[in-house]
Amino acid sequence: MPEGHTIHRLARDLRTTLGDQPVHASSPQGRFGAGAALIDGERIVRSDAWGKYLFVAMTGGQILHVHLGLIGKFRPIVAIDSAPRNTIRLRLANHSGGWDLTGPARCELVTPQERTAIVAQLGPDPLRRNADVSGALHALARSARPIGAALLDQRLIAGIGNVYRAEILFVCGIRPTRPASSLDPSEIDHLWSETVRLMRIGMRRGMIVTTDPDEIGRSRGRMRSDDRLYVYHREHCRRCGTELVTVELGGRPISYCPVHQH
DNA sequence: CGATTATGATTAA
DNA sequence: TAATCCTAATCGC
Repeated sequence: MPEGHTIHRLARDLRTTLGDQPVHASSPQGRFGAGAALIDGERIVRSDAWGKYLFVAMTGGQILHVHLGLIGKFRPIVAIDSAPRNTIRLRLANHSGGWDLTGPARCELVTPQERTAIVAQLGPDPLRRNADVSGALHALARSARPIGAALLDQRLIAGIGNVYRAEILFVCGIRPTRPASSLDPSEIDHLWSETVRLMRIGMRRGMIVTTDPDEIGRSRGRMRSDDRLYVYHREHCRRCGTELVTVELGGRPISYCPVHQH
């Protein structure tokens, strides 16, 4: 689940479902018990994301910082009667809604200064308004690293993960193995604009969908999982059926189509 | 029922 | 680069 679109969506959903009412915070698992006690009964004053980092500011001045990592999840509480699992690090709930957090890489309370320090390590976020991109794109254009590795570097651009990097490079027709510095300025611009476009779609839909409906023919009915992506976790190109090439970049696998990406 | 895997990132070596 | 952390669904036996 967790690339930038998930976290932005979550920031909004926490705010809208818990509203302005006091929130009961607890840690059924116990590992965040002390922190939960410090925000228990407070209200959300702001909830936003920077890349994959979530910040929920509470009355009282505490800021809840959550990073889901690879396996973390925030799930809406559906069954009221079910006993909390012993893996729930944090439960946030009031009369209008509730959420259970499991498996986060980070769940902690930070000060405004600490939030600033975290964000200072991150590049521009394609999903934030007025993202200041010129510095990051210039750094990209100078980097000798493979573009596929550079796109995972959160210090350059914050929020892209393993699915989006593969799909964005496909949509832009760029081989992930090319040095970033070999991209011409129009390719860099295209990369950014497609990143913004595709991640906005992901945030709105709550899932990553990069395929063009006209091309795939999925205008009606329920989305089939096979229709959502062009290359990620596939054996064959969704556009032409050619066998994909899989390489490791930035320590993680990425597949590309040798026909459509150069 | 154990092993494997996953849209991530930090730390150690 | 490799090891490590965190959870749960899925898959093979």
